[in-house]
Amino acid sequence: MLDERKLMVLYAVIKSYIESAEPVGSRTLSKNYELGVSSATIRNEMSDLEELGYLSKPHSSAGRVPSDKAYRLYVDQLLKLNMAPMDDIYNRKIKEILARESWNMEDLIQSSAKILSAITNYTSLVATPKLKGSHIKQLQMVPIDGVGVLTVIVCNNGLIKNSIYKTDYGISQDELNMISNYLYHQFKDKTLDDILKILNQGRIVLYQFDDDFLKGLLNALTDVIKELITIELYSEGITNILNFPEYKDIEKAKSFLSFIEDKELLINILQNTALSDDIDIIIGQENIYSPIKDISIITATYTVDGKTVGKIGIIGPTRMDYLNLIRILKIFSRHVSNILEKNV
Amino acid sequence: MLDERKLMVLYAVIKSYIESAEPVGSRTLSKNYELGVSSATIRNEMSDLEELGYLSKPHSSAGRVPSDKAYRLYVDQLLKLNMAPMDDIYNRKIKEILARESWNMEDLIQSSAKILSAITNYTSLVATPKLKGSHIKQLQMVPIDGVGVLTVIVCNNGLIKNSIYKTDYGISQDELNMISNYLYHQFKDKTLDDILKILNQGRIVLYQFDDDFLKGLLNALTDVIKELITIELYSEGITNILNFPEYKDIEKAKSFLSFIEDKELLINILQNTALSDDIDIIIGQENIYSPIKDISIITATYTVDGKTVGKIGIIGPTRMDYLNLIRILKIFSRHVSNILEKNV
DNA sequence: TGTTAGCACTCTAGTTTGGCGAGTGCTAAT
DNA sequence: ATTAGCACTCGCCAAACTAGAGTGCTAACA
Repeated sequence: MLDERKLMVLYAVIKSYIESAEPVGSRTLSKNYELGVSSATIRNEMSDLEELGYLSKPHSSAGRVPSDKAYRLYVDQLLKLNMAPMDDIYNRKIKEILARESWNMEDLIQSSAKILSAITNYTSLVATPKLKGSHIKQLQMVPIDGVGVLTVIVCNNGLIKNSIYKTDYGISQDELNMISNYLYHQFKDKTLDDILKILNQGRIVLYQFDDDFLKGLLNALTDVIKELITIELYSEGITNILNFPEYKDIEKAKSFLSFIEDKELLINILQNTALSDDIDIIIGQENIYSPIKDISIITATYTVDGKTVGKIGIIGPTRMDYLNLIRILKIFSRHVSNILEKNV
Repeated sequence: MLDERKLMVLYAVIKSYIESAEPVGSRTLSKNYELGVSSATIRNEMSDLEELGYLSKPHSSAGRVPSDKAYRLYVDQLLKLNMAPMDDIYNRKIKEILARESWNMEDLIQSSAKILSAITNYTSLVATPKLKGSHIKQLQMVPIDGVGVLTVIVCNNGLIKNSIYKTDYGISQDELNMISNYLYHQFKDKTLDDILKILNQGRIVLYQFDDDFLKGLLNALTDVIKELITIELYSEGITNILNFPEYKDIEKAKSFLSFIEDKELLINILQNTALSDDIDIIIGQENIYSPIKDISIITATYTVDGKTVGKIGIIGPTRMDYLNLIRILKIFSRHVSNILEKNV
C-alpha cells in the first residue's frame, strides 16, 4: 500500500514524535534521519501521508503528528519482528527482582504491578487470572472448634481458596465429609461459573441436615467461588503519567486518573483483548469502551496452568515507547508465568 | 489569649477561605459576615492576627490566608463542640449504604474507602486494624488430601486467617493435633508480634517430625501471622483532589499523588496519630513525617473487639471542610465499628 | 480611646501587541 | 522526480499596559 519511502518517512515521524512529543516538521526529519532526500521532498510525502490518514496537523503551520492508524501500522510491524533477546539486560534484571523462594499469587500480582511501573516509568496494570471456566479439583470441609466450618476449594490450576462459616451448629468431620463428597460429585464436571449459577438457584437440599445450617454453609461456599472468579485489577505508578508533557493539562490528567480508578471498566477492556498467548495492543479509540482518546494499552498474558490466563499491561499516551514496552512485557509475563506454573 | 472580636474575625477568615480558596480581604468580611464593625477596623484586627501568627499574606496587596496555627485553633474549638446529631441525614444515608446481611472485613474496609470518598468528595484513607498486640485464641491444623496442611488461626478479636503449606509429606490429623497443641501452648500468652519474633528465631523443634517438613509448616504459620499484623491501606477518590483549585498546578498534584501512592509512609503517619477513641487531625506540617505542606488528614478510629483499632480518614488541602468531615467521620466510624463488633 | 472614612500605594492577573521561529505549500528551475 | 526558494500562516513569548482588589496610614469623629 505505502511505498518504501513513504513508510520510511512515516516511521521517522513516529519515532521522532515518540521521543519528543513535539509535532514533527520536514526539516527535523531531513536533519535527524538519513532519508537521503531533501526536506522539500519529505514535505510532499508528508502531505500524501496526511491525505491517506496517517498524519495530521494540530494547526496549519505546525509539524505533523501520527494518527492512530499510523501507530497501528507501526505496531503491527513491530509485532511481526521477532525480538526475543533472551540474554537481554531486562531479562536478567527482571529475573533478579522476581527471584524469591516462593510467591503466593496475590503478592506476586501486586509486586508485579509495582516492579513493572518502576522499570518502565509508565503506569502498570495487572489483573488476576480469569477462572470462570476452571473446575474444582477438590472440595474439603473441616470443623473448626468453637467457630464453625472451614471450606477449602482446590482449583484444577492449583489455586486454593477457603472461607469460614461461623455457626454454633455442632457437626462432625464424618458428616461434613458426606456433604462435601456429595457437593463435589455435583460440581466436579462443571465450570466455576456454572457452579455459581447452581448455588444461586438454591436447589441443593440434603434432608439429613438442618436447613438453616446447610444454607449458611452453602453461602460460605458461594463466597469462595465468587472470590475465585472475581478478577482483581492492580495498578501502580499512576504518578508516572503526569511526567508526560501531554498531561501537563490538569483536565487531561483528571480524565486519565478517573479512567484508572474505574477498575471495572478496565477489567472489561482487558478481558476484551484477545486471549492469545501474546502481546495485544489497543491504540487510542480502537476500543469502543475506552472513554479517552490518546491512550494506548499494551497487554501481555501470563498463564497459571498453561491455559488459565491473566493479563499484565502498561497504559500510557498513544505516543508510548512501544518497542521497549513490548520487549519488557514479553519478558515479564514469561517470568510471571514461570513462577506461577511452578509455585501455585 | 485572643479577645472575642479577634476570634470572630479569625473564624470568619477561615470559613471564607475554606469556601472560596481565595485570600480573604477586609471588605469581603465586612460584607458577608455580620461582624458589626467596618472594614477598617477589621483591617486593624487582621493586622494584629498576622503579627500573632494566625494569618499571612501571599503578597503585600492580597487578602489574608489562615496559617496552620489558625486551623489548629479552629479545629480544637470544633472538637470541643458536641456535635452528635444522631438523626442526621448523613447518619441515615450511611446506615443505608452499609446495610447488608454480612460483611467480611476486607470487603467492608474496601467499600468503606469507596463510600467515604463518594459522599465527601475528598480522598479517603482506610487502614486495616493494628493487630500486633493481639493474641491467638485458637490454632488448628488440618491435612488437605493431596495438597498439604492447612493452618487456621483464630485471633482473640475474632479475626480468622489461614494459609496452606504444600507438601507431599503424609501426616495424620492426630499428629497435626500434637503439633498445633504444642504450638498453641507456646504462643497463647504471647502477642502476635512476639510470636513472630519467636518463629523467626527458628528455635522451635519437635524431634518426632521430619525437620524439613516442620520447617515448611512453621514458615506457613509465619506467613499467616505476618499477614495478620500487616496493616493494609486503601485509598479511594484520588481524582477528587484535582477538583480543588490549589491543585490546578500539576507539580502540586504530582507531589500529592506520590504521597498517596506511598502506602508505607501513610500507614506510619496514621499509626502515629493518637489511638484515642475519637477524631484526630493533622494539619499541614504538624506531622514531621509528612513531606508535603498544605495537606491535612482527619482520622477516626474504628474498633473490632472494643480494643483493637483501625483507622479511617480523609486527606485533603489544609483548607478542608473540617466541620462536615468530622461529623461524617464520626458517624461513619461508629457504623463500621458496629458492623465489625457484630460480624467478625 | 476606639472606630471609621478616605486616600495613596502596591501587587497580581489578565489583556494587548508585536516580533520571532518553525513549518507549510507552491512555483520554477534542475 | 527532485529540490531550492519564497511567501505566507500561525502559535508562542515577552513586554507593556490596565483594572481591580487589598493594604496601611492619617485624620476626623463619637
